[in-house]
Amino acid sequence: MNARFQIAIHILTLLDKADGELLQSDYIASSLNANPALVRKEISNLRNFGLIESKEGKGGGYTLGKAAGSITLADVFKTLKHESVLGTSKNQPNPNCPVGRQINQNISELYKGVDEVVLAKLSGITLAGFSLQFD
Amino acid sequence: MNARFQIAIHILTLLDKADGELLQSDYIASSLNANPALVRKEISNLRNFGLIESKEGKGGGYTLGKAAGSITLADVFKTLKHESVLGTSKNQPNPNCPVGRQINQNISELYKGVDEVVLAKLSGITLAGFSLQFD
DNA sequence: TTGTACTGTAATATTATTTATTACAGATTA
DNA sequence: TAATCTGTAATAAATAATATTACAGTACAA
Repeated sequence: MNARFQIAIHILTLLDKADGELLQSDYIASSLNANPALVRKEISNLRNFGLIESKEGKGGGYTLGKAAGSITLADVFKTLKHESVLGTSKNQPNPNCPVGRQINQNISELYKGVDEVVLAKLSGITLAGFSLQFD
Repeated sequence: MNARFQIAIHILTLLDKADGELLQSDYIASSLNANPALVRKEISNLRNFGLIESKEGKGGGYTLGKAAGSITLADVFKTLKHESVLGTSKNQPNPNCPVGRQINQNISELYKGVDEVVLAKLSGITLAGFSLQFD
């Protein structure tokens, strides 16, 4: 993460509001107050998941890859978070300690359970719904 | 975060298993495979929240500050995570853009809702319960 | 067919965050 | 008073996140 989820949602909201009209990375970057190359990179990732379509060359730009009503925030989340929301677990505790030996396994299951409730919550919110909150 | 939640749980589990016997930062550090000073620093934080008690000087060390059955993982989580699990939101989008102007507010509400389900999940798990998973 | 305006992506630099280390003062015990 | 702890600050090192630059490739339009 860190701001990436916010950035992704921001981009997708702009595209939804654009209503099919192509938006350019420069325009999006200025709304985000970020760098166009960064925007294109994020979009590149979102496009790999079918959430955005792009058109190259003069007159090119970006549109949503599918209807805003069929994109959930869980879909967006899954495009970028590949570790638990509770953090990484790449510690290497002492295998000679009973707790150290088993902690990674137990933490991993705990984290999985938490990630599930996060995804469940996010899957109940569509991009269309989120976008509706804006004037 | 990142490994801090795991570290905190690890420490607390050790203390629970110690069953009232004082543990030293050296011992804990060797189970974690980390530095004693780092352990003491984490413990210092947990102690501020009453989860751990410490005794200074020769023969000193650490014990749980209250019964493991009355410590939930939400309590532990609250001692260290002061931003959303979904990330920070310190972007400064363009205030002249309708989306940019409102995104921080809307993201903030979204994140709050997600954090609530995380805390709800964690509050259903006690340290005692977690600790029981270990042989 | 050439100039213009875009995207795509790699390379790199910068900044921020996290983790690790060292050091030592203060506390407590025997 | 020597030994063994904690408490904490200062600093260093490692890692991760973000920003920037650059330019090749693509498409349009005159």
